[in-house]
Amino acid sequence: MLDINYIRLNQVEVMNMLHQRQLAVEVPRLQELLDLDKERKELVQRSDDQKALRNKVSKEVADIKKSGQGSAEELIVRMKSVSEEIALMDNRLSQLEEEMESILLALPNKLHSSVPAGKSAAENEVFGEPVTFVHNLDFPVKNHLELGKSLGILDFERGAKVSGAGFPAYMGKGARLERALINFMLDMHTENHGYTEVFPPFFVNRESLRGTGQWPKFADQVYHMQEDDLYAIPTAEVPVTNLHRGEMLDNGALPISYAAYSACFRREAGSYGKDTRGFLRVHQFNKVEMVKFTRPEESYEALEQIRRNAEAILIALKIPYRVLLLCSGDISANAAKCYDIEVWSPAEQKYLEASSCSNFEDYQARRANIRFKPNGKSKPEFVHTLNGSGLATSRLMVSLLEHYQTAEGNIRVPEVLRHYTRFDEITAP
RNA sequence: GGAGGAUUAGCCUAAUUGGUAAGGCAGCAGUCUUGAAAACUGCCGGGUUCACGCCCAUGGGGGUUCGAGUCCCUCAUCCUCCGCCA
Repeated sequence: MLDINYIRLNQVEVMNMLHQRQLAVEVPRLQELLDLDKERKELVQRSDDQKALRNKVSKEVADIKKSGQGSAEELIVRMKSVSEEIALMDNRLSQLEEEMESILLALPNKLHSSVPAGKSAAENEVFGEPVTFVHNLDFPVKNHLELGKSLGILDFERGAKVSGAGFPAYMGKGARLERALINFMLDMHTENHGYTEVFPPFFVNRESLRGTGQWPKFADQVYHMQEDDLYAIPTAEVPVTNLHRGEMLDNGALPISYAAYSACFRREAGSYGKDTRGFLRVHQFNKVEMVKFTRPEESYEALEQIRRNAEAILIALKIPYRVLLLCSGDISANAAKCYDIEVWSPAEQKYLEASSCSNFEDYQARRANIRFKPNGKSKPEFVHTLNGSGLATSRLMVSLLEHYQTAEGNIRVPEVLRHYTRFDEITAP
């Protein structure tokens, strides 16, 4: 959420930002917001004046009653009508504030100056050089579906029977490999990168979704448990960031870094037909997420850290990847700056998104009211929040299986995972 | 699911039969000091104002009242107990 004072003072910047994000349709809403803001300010002033009067006269009533001298009847009658007037104005005020909030919640974040201008994903910039590793795939490669089926480690059909399409079951050594990946990533982040491990709740309330910005924008992409009004998390970002919702963080404790495993649930409504085979798009997948809370001046260095921490996983696994700096037309509404990390799929012959690393600046912190007291100041400020996948296992698994397949159709386990799998190879049963 | 108790600012704690939130700690700035501590002064929830000030804020939301931390309803969370269940 943007600060209404910021919007009022920087209307041109906000309008430019909307155009850069290809969201020109929101511009009329911006004007609507400013009109509401103006009406609200005037009404607050009038309501406050009447409240001041009521407070003053109520004190006089108290004095009269205490001293027992004279009658307060007339004052009480007058204040009764003043109170009714105040109630009318305050009703209109809460109406105005509700309308303003619904616009504010839908407005996207500012863009960082380093975000390239662009209309769509086609204009994202490749950041640095693609990183490659030698895998001798000098034979016809199988895709992850064929490998998963022939080795008996992935069962999409039975997963579909149990739940529906997009709910894969991992079997035998496939299940162990998945668990190994998760453990390896968590250990790396906690032992080498300084993150504190969190095992978060998988269902959250609406306040939490609103705090991180999934509500109201992506409400239709989240599974909802109606009976208890809970939502299945689309990413650990939601519960982990909201751990500190409404809190005043200790300045000395910043920056705070959390790494969390969670299952992630996404309805993926409306996205059928595109990249839907196998693991390319699923309703449930596993992910290790990194979340940071920082002082504002430290957040962009923290973003680079998160990106490097995610890359470190791929380097250790020797999986080829590239980093994209998302352009203004493709970056998500909540983020001020975002890197995507994509792994190479030899079977698909294309890159697949496996991580997204974002700086939200104070956009989420303002929604979720997460503050701290800076050194040398007594007034609280909003922290900056960041997160990055480190990483999502589904597409990582696609690339891993495909890169580590042998001519015989077996899978060699990457060196760094053998400690976790306690087997070196997956062979057909 | 049922019964009782609790929730006041970053933390801790007050507030007559309803009369308009008082303190303490921590933190920050300053005075003093060679430096620090101590002591002293100011700041120390949000909004608005050049400022004085004014308004809001006692877990959330309603209600009664001229006036609600206080009375009523409701929801949430925590604690204790009962019931049910893994």
